[in-house]
Amino acid sequence: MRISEAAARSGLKIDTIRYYEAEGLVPNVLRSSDGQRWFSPENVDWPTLLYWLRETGMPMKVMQRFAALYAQGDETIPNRKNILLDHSRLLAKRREDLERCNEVLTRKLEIYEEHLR
Amino acid sequence: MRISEAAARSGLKIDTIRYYEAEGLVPNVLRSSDGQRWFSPENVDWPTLLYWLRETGMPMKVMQRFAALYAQGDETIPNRKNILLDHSRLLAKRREDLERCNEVLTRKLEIYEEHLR
DNA sequence: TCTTGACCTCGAGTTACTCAAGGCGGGTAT
DNA sequence: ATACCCGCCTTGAGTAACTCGAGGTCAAGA
Repeated sequence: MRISEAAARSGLKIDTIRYYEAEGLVPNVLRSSDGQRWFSPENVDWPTLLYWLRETGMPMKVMQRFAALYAQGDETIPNRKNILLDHSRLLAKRREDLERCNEVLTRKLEIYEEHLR
Repeated sequence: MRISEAAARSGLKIDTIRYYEAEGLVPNVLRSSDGQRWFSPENVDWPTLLYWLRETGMPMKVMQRFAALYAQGDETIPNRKNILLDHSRLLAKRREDLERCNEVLTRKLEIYEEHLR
């Protein structure tokens, strides 16, 4: 598929996919004779994963390490697994943050309600 | 209290507090005779709120609007309330995102497990 | 008196995009 | 056949939100 469809499916913008590719985050992107990128279906799973990792706060450098490991083949799976497990711990922390922020907001809103009465 | 304590209590870094003040996000910061900032206890609640709003993804511009309303006094409370309610909807969206990312990670980790077996 | 520590300002650097300018090539309308 | 549009391409500049380093002030302790 073309880059526009890859963008639509992954959630990333076209520009962001190109940027990620330039930074080494998207390996194995084929090109047609006139230089246009071509994404195989399996190839579009990757931007989708990147989308979610970014959306939940994984830094570029970690994504780069992850992509580099991926490019090295299956024997790097234990390493990649660890990166994902680390990230899932970050997710837990973020969930707690949302919880706490919600408490702060709720308290603030209560104070506002009192002022409005 | 001094800026270092305000930083420790709010969660923001010293540099970030100064930056936020320059951008109009922290009103009413007093200065001592030699130019050092002085935060009253009520005054430190504000950076703390900013910390949580930022940490959960509120853009600077919205924070600026929020701070400007705050500086205008109590009659802007309904407006401020709406901003916080909007943000709390964003929080809900983020919670869903974390959930979805977790699913993606879990599926990926399962695939890794299969490969390792 | 000298030094240490916490503060100050200003300006440059960083991260992760995001967008605009200018150009190519393929398909469709005249 | 030519004109035009569309989606792609690259490069380089711009933006958001910090983050850091250099260089300077001032008060208090050894």
